[in-house]
Amino acid sequence: MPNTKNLDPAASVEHAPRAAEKILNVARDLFYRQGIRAIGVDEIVKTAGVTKPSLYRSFSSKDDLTASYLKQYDREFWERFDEAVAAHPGDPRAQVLAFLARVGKRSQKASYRGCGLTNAAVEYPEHDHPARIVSEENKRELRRRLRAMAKAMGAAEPDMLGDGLLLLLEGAYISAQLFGTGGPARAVARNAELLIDASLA
Amino acid sequence: MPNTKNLDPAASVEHAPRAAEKILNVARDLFYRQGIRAIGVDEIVKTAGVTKPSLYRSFSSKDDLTASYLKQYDREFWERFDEAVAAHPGDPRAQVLAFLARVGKRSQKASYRGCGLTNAAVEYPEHDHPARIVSEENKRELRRRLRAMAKAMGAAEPDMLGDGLLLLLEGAYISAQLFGTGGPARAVARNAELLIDASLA
DNA sequence: CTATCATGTTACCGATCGGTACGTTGCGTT
DNA sequence: AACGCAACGTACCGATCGGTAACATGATAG
Repeated sequence: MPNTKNLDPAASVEHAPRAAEKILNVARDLFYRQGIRAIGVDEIVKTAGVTKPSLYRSFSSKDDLTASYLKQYDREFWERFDEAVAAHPGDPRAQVLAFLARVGKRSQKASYRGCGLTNAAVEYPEHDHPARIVSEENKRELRRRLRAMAKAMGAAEPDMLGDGLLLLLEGAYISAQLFGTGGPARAVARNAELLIDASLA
Repeated sequence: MPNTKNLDPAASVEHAPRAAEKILNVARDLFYRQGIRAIGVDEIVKTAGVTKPSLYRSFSSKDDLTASYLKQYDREFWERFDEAVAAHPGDPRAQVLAFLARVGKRSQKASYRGCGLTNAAVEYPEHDHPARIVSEENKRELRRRLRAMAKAMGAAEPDMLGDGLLLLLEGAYISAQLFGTGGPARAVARNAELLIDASLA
């Protein structure tokens, strides 16, 4: 429920609250770049050019807004993932490598700060926190898919390879923000290639 | 400067403020388990059984206390790293694998929440923040050493392998807290083994 | 024209944030 | 015994936290 107050979704599509959209866009940007705990609701509404009650009419709490941001991030993540998959039909090795190459490329941009879902999980260790629930679900599914793709590649130990690819990916996310341009994240696709080929033998 | 108020280190070793030690121990525990931004100074002093002025007599600010915590974490990190190195003299491959195996093992404990330095860098994106400075320095040195070890192994592309090992390690840190027991972090040493051997060919 | 209702605004809440002024206590020195 | 001084505690600061009550506005439907 990104918007728990919308009782009639069909009607609200037409003239959806302009404020809610602006708020979510601003929150998305600030949360990603500076961290969720670091950003207060005052800064969000100020940047969005709206006021606090506008925020709390569309989102029941800051946690709800946070979860909405992460759910949007989750959707866009799978769009990017599925793009890489669709680009290489029937070739899971190329699919994974295409996705990792794209992450490696994005990781070299100065504005890149890794995966918003991963970062949120670091910020919120409590397992029942709305933000963490979204993140964990995304990562569970990602693990499932990577393992399935490793199996489709014909790996000797598909779960081992799938987990290895996940480790490389998460490592790239984190290294990107630790090292910035020129960091190890650049090497993620090449290392994945080596690991995959070593796992197929 | 973990303790900016200590003007005479030699003398303060003997009868250092009892409160400062308790505070640092408590901060270390709370910061690691719950995150730095999530913990207020009030909670630290309350848990430590002291009062706020005692904290601010030994640490000039919360950021200073945070940096002290991370510097201690950094020291203990290199102790663990050097233990693995010392266990396999002249065998960089075994050194790396021993360290990663240990991380993989620790990652299965419920209380494990990855690397405190990595987590701090996620919490503090600003490059001039005291916490981030300590973290970035640690990671730069770690990258340098892993690349040197990859070179000593005789890797065809030592920087590539060193970065790959760093990606696996950071991925293990993050995956440990994302998935907990049974997560992909368990597979870090085995995947590193495959990657190393593939890089030596 | 007017009643309706979602959206927007002003002004405020108690709680907690990091941080401090100032008085008290306890111990070693002479 | 009286001093000196470092370490400790009480009580407080302004700022900001997430969140809300009450009112204004503006488009739409009858």
